[in-house]
Amino acid sequence: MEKSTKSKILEAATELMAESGYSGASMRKIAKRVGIRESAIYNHFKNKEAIFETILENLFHSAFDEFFAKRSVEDEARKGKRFLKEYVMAYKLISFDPKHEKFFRIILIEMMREKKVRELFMKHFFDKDVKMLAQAFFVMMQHDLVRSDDPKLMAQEFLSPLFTMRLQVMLLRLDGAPTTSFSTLFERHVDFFWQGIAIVS
Amino acid sequence: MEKSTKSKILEAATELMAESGYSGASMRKIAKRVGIRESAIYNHFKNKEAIFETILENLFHSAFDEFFAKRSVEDEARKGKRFLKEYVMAYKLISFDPKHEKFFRIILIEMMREKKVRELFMKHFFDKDVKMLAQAFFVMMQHDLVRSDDPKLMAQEFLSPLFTMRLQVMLLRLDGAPTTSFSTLFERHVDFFWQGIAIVS
DNA sequence: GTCTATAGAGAGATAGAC
DNA sequence: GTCTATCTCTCTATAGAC
Repeated sequence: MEKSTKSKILEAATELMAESGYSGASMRKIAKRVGIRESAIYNHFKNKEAIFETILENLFHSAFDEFFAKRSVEDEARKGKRFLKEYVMAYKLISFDPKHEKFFRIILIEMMREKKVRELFMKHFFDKDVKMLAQAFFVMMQHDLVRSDDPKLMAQEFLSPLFTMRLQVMLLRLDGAPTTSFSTLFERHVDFFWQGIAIVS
Repeated sequence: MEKSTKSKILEAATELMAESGYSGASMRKIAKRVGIRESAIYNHFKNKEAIFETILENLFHSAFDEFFAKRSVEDEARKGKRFLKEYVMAYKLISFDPKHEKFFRIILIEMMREKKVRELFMKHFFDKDVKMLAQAFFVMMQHDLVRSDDPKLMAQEFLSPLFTMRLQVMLLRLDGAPTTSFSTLFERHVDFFWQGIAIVS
């Protein structure tokens, strides 16, 4: 089965937008990359905006969510530090995955332009994970694995370094710079954080 | 003393770029806001890029740096938690300051477009502060105020939540959304973090 | 130092033949 | 469903009069 022209357009548009944003991905360039004329694009999408909308819709269907959807946070959280290690490992994989990196870039570029993208950003890079992590920390507190505190605050504190690492990794890779030092940093984050919250009995 | 046309151009360009980036700030719009013709701009700047360069140069002359340049990190760090409180207070002020917010936005929008801006971003939003904070934590470790660990790691862990808060504040304010909950979050961050690293004797 | 006028490039989009 | 041709708009930048 050949790739449809429609999916080729989406693929080309995604790449171009990840390189230089919505305005940088002109219909001319998209058409050229696919190997058709600009006018032919309009047989598949109403206009440029429609292409972008479709990309956004597909953006968050993969991920992460699946990884944790399968599991019960209630059960997993009882593993304490091991749970955090697994979570961070998944986060790290996504940070270094080329496809997710493209999406991350598009979101970052376009969130300054469109409110809708800003909301997606907040939801998928903060709120969603904070909520899940807060739940996990709550369970850990109940089982006296970690010290008692506001679970949501703890979740934000745990997530923030991961986000800034991901951001820095993405920026360095834009320039083809090495990111090896970040590889161990993800793990060291868990160790550091755990030492600050663990109850040693 | 009247504002020079040149400085008016810079001011207009800064505002427009903070709203919609380099490409969104057209020479037409800049000229219109200043109250002159586009061609007149070229009497003051070689081209559009030169306007942007000038803005970037001025970006980091104010700030923060001044606040801490006056002080000796060596001495200040001995205050332990009080030092962190003061640092975060300064960080918070900047996060809510309209002028710094404009700069922050421009940097965020344009760092995806230009390597030079990416480097400025890394330097001024991470490296510079991490370096200073690492120095401070090192002093605190020497004085047995905080537990022994890698000072640089500790600095990154301390700074990351501040950065993500600043980012979220900026995004919310773009939409005119309330940011009151973040006001206390800055202080709560210090309390939380301190509890994780402090040596109680 | 500002203006008018205009060049020249690139963008998004449509009409109509095949 | 793709093509050629073309419209219209916006952009950066320059030439030359005042």
